[in-house]
Amino acid sequence: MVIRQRTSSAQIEDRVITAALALLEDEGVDALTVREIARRAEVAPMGLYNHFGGKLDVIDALVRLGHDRFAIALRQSVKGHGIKDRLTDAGQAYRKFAHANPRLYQLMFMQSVAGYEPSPETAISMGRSIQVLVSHITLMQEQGIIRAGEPLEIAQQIWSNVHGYVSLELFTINFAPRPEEAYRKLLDDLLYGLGPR
Amino acid sequence: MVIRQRTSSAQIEDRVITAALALLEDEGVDALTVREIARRAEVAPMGLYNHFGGKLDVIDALVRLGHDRFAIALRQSVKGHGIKDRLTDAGQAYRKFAHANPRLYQLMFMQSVAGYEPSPETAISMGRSIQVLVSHITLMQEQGIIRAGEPLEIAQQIWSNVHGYVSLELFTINFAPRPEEAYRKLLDDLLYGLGPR
DNA sequence: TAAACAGTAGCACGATGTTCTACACTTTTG
DNA sequence: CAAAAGTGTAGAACATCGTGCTACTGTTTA
Repeated sequence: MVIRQRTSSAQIEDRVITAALALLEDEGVDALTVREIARRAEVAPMGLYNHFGGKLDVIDALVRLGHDRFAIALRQSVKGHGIKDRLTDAGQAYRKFAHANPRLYQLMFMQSVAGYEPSPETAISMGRSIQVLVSHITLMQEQGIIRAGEPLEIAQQIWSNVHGYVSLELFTINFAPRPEEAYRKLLDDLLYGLGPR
Repeated sequence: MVIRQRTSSAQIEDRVITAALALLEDEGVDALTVREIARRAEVAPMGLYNHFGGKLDVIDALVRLGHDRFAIALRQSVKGHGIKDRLTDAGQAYRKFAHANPRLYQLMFMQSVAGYEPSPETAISMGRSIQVLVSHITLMQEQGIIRAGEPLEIAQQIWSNVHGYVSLELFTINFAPRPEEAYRKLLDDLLYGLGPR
């Protein structure tokens, strides 16, 4: 029994993912077609079926990659600041990620590809990002900066606010004239609203 | 010069919109195809091109209808309550609308149909809903319930929070175990965070 | 009564996701 | 070293999609 070499396969999968990611950011969600991804990856269209389950599987891999990068960005955001600022830092990192990768963000957090649902594996990746937030919240609760309550529930609350702002900002009309400043105020009021009373 | 009778045309347009709306809520956003809409409306597929600009135009009409109903729901929500409760009432009405018409909500507020963008006319319809919120905010500012600041910016802030929660709740994993209660807390903290300090 | 109009049916086109078949190259195996 | 298995490709094919074209039919207008 010899362990099968899959070097070539792994390379192809890499090429497909990389090409799909580039295509996504270049031309948007709607441009993600099997033929075009294959063309860019210099792979036969059938490659997406040999190495993935099909188009939606490639997208799922893209989303998983996005969540992994996202969790890293969230974790790195709090470096060198006080506990008090963790939420604000994370909030800023969240928006920064979305602005740096708008279409990837759209794929990850909005229902933008017909028929796509995250796989369980991908859902776990998403869970890791939430977990970062939860641990910050727990710590801030201990310090008395955030009110008592189920951390997961508070995380959802924060996530809602931030996601709502960013997704409206990116893909719908933004009513506020100064988005940066409006967002800063949003984070400030959010933190204050979650404070002890 | 005789005024052209367009009775029949209006009827067809009505039938198309009604059929599309039913199809949307029955089978979801992805099921909105020209052929199926036409079949349900008992109209030839070409009818969507004679009476509308095509599929995206029908969707735009659907979205406009949604926004009109939405604005009404928002306006009716504050009947018989004090000014203090207006924001909470509107927030509850917002979520109620989304839960009653989840796919329509998806069409209106998420980027869920490939290539679709709201027409200027539809954007105006959307503006009317924002305006309802803005007028509440102004009033609450005068009463000292909400802090000073550009009402439009505050409206965006509220909208973000509520939209974020609802869209995550409907179309992604909801982490909070008791959604109703979590949402009530969200509205409560939101109002408190927006209060005078 | 003739002409303009507004609707239909149905085929056709290009693009899409997906599958199938035939072939080529590499790796494993006897 | 040669046969066999595996792994890739190319290319045609199918169904479905949005959309457009043409020919026909019935109604409304002049």
